[in-house]
Amino acid sequence: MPSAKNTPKAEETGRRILDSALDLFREQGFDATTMRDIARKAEVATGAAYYYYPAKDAIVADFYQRSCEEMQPRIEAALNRVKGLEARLRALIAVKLAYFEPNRGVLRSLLRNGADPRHPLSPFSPDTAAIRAIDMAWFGRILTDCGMRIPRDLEPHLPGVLWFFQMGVIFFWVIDDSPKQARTARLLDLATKSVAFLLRAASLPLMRPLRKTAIQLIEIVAHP
Amino acid sequence: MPSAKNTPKAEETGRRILDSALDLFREQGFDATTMRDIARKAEVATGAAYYYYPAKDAIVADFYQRSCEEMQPRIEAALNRVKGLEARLRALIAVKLAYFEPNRGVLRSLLRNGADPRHPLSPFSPDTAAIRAIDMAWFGRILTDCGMRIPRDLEPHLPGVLWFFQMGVIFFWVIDDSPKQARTARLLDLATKSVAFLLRAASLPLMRPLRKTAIQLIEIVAHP
DNA sequence: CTTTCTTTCTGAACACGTTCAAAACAACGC
DNA sequence: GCGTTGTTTTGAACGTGTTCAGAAAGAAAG
Repeated sequence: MPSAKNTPKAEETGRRILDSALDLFREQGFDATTMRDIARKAEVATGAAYYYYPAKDAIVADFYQRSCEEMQPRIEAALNRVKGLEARLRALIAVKLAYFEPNRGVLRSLLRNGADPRHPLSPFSPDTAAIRAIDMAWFGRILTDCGMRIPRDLEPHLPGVLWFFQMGVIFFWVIDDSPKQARTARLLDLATKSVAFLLRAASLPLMRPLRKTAIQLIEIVAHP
Repeated sequence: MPSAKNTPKAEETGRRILDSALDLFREQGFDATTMRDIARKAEVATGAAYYYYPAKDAIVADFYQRSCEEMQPRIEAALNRVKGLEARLRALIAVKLAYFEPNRGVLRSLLRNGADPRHPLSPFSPDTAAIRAIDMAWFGRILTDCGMRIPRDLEPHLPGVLWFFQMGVIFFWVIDDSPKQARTARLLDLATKSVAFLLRAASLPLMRPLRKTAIQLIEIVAHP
């Protein structure tokens, strides 16, 4: 965030640096883009970029932040357009993929550090907790709105589980090199179907022991 | 691999570089360890390390390679010591965790690039295909030896699925900061139980449609 | 206008991974 | 011994992300 840089001139410089960076990330990827490239394109000295962003990673972090904000209305719209748990799940994730589509190259930086929950850019890190919370809230809303009977014991874990599921799809999409990411499309379709099915099955009395085990697993993995 | 460096002197230098590197990785982590540190500790010039290893990553790759080889007899022994699918699954994974225990710090470099199947160090990359194949073969052996009825359609996918499962446990273990990695221990226990249960359930006629869907998902994710 | 203080910007410098031309060494034929 | 050929080792140099002392540009006060 070009933040606490309050004068209009500074605001403009910050924007120019961010835009230059994202342009270059898109064109040639995160790794191939040099801080010197970014500065040159933004017509400032190398060090200036560091006045606005404490590190190269921070530019991507800012991109995440802004993406999250910009996507809110689109998600809202998509959920209004569509009913039912399965369709909404798919719609929500589809909105994200569509939004990120032009920046798939930028997201590849996720692969570099995404698995390390200590790294600032990881979707599991404390640094991204705010974004994560906003995202999870949507899954919570989908669940309460869908009118489906959800077992009491499972309910509090579900937003997190669905968020994690979504994260998996996004990871796969970033990696997916099939034409037009066709494999991701198929995965998204079948996987949301399966999730909806499992959720329906979860409240059957017969499933109680299985559900209890699943909850234990979730608690082991999710608990701090 | 200090390879094709054939004279005894060269062999010795290569070893010294590898050992110095692993010592330092253990002590202060992969990132905090400098190639210059490694060279200094091995009492060679900076460039010498690059005569034996094309990159810093390659040292870790060699470590993987050697680890894999060294673990073969231990795995064999563990599987002879124990019967039944569940116990053997747990035993196999436990052998790996025990073996890697002194080098948890080294494995943290997995987090940095493990999720990117193009990165040489990723367990999903072409570079690690040989190790992966060896590992998967063990799971195949466990499956055929356990005498359990495995559905024909599912069978060819299972070694890969179990290997992926194992990879998940290892990832979790690397991240796990609970005392003595107690959470991983609980996860391993409960998760292997669950896997064994699911595998037993998978051949019930009632489960056929669910199994077919699962196989489709597996094929989407696993296919080149 | 001059002085002082803050914000914005500069470019040289640092440590890192990596490369490379050339030095040192070893092995062999003479 | 000497020269030739191939292996091993060196250390300076490059490009990277990042830091930092201070220059430049504004803004506020006298």
